[in-house]
Amino acid sequence: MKDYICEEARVDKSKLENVKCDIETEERLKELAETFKVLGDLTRVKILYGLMKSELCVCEIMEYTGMSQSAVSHQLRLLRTMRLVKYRREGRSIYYSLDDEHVSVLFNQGLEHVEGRR
Amino acid sequence: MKDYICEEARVDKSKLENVKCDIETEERLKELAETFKVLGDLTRVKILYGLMKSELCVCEIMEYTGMSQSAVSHQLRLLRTMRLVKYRREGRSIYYSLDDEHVSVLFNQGLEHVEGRR
DNA sequence: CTTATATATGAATATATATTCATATATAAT
DNA sequence: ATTATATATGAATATATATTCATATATAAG
Repeated sequence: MKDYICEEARVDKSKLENVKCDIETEERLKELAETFKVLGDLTRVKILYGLMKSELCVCEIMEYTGMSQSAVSHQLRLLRTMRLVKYRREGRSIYYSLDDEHVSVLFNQGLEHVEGRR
Repeated sequence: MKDYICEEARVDKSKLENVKCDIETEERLKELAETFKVLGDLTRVKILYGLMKSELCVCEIMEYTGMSQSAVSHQLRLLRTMRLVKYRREGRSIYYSLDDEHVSVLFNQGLEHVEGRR
């Protein structure tokens, strides 16, 4: 056992110095990870995929995803919090849609990556 | 209480029909969610960010992230499994790097999204 | 104003995930 | 061969997360 760090890193300290990121970058990476985390769930991905095609009210999302009302609402709250979706009220229903086209760009970029590995 | 579905969805069945995705798409969305999930963790994001700048061996990643050897190894395994990183052996050390440029494109796209919300 | 519909939310539970700890493997040095 | 170094991995634990259940809120209808 050893109290790390390996020879390579010991020698080439400047390399690590160069890689290290400042507080501000750290903060951005944190937000980035949070965004990806929200995208990293099948039900939420399905919801977003549906919303890319059309604005949908909550019960339509329930029907589409096959999830319970409560589960859908909880997930939508997460998506709202991360500003991935926005909503408007119409009578008793609340209609959700993608917050901006940035979202679909990111989404499609992800799909391309997945496809690219075949 | 009611045994959903709301009036809107009841009337506009064709809309939902159009949104619904086939088995194949469902499968791709599953992979997409898995990919995003792997990206959705600060320590992994940090690792990838470091690798965008330079190839790094495990102990350099330990030093850079401040995580234990075991924790780093476990996370690297995940990144390997998702084909986000590749590695090569050099003596006792194993050097990790991004698997392809697709990864950094996706990564940077994510960063842009995060920035875009200010 | 009472009732039904559509959605939201807090608490509890079940499940997934990250980290630690102990140990294994693989290379290098002596 | 033996020992040290670098990394990997299984099991256990701690923590986060998704879903359910019960209930709250908000609009609409009667």
